Amino acid sequence: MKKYLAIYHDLVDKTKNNYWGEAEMLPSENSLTLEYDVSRETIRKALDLLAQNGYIQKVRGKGSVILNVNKFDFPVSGIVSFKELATNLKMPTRTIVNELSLIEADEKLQYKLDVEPGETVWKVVRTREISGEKVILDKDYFNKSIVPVLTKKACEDSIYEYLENKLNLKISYARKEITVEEPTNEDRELLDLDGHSNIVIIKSVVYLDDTTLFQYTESRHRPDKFQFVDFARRTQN
Amino acid sequence: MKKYLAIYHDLVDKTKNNYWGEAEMLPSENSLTLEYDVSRETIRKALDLLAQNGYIQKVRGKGSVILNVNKFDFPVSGIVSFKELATNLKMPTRTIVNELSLIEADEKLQYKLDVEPGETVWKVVRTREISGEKVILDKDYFNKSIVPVLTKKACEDSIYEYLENKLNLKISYARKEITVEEPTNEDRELLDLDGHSNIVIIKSVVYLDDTTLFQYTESRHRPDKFQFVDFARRTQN
DNA sequence: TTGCACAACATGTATATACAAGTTATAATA
DNA sequence: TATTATAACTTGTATATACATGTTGTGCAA
Repeated sequence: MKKYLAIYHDLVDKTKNNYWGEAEMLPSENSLTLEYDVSRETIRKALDLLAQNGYIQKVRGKGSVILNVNKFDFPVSGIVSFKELATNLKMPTRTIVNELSLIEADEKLQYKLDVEPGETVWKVVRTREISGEKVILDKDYFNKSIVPVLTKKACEDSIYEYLENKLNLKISYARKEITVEEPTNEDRELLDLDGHSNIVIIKSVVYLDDTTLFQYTESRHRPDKFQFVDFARRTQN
Repeated sequence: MKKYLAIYHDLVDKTKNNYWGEAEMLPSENSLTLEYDVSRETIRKALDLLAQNGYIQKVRGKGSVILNVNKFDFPVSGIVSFKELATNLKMPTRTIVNELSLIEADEKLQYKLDVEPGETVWKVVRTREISGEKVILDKDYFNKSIVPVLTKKACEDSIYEYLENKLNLKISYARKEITVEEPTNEDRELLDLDGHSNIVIIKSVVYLDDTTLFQYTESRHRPDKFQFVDFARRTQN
């Protein structure tokens, strides 16, 4: 339907598959205009997305340089689910659902999920196994007024897939915070800590399209298995 | 000069200073068109920047919702220099230049900075003190063919200010990687580790406007003083 | 041969227009 | 009264045009 998004995805695929070989240069905007039979502005919207996401660098007067994206990065950047992440990793992964329950929001959750005292929320605790080692502990909390039903099957498979495709929720943006803390007893119990005395915690607050808060997550990683990769652009002047 | 950037900065200031009070809603695009006396597309470019950087969320049919930005975050996100960061912190900070020298690139640096064997690069080692404690160790390496001269004064003040304003370099984007490792002897020597057995490392490769690589940096943080805050949007469908 | 001017081409900014599509309040209708 | 249509808003997509500005190679002139 949306032309600029279709073109964006097509160009992403082509850059990933080395379609332009070692040229390291995209065709000019005018060429692409002819190729896709759209206006130049539409091409520019697609190229802006490519630049935002680190696929290309636009150089004035010259053209768009293809940046060689590291394909085997561990992309915690953006909002990526473990399922999506696991497909990028070439290692065997497994998810264990430790808990799936409805609980009353305590004070911390009331604040984090912005719900009223006594309101019930979904609590999901999952252990992530990579190459046979339990190295990630995910604790998710969902606003029940937005996610009325949640099954163990969905938790084992992919909650995001369930939310987006079955419930038609439009997950839009998140605030993330990464810190390093001491492991709790729960961490020691559910993870193969292997003597490590620290744990990396990614706390995320996730919002829908219409700015409603619906999820709070703590993703707890064993430090030696943790890696965060980011592409950042300098602030506009 | 550039209208959409001027409008962007004006709107950022106004949202930060609660110009619209508790309304939590930006004026409509048409209102802003009249207010700034520009076309709607120009307004939309400014608003797209605000949305990208997490200041607003655009909701179709409704308008632009102002997201309350945490003003006291520790924003390692984006490409932010310690100088810029220190002004955000309300704590007293100090920079100690431990080393400023020209060295021959070893194998690792040849790879990271993409220089020839035997080429000389700038090496800068700086300790960052926050509230009297040495908690960050920054090791910077610059391509000498791009940065011919570097002074101790510039290192104590702000290298980025020097590079951007004096050398007119256009710093554009970076790839960052965050990991947790064991401290080295150098870390123990130059930092107040305070018994911590881990260190958080942010490795950055920084590029200019025209895609030339010019800097490799390792920013080494004491784990209890480390915090990374990020705003992320879900991938476009 | 060297250097300079210029044409050709690249991206960047700004505007105007048209229509699609989602939201909301109002007014007409059952 | 309750429901439904509608009008008047909102943002989203797509196009066309004009000119500014940076890059590169060609060819003329010294």
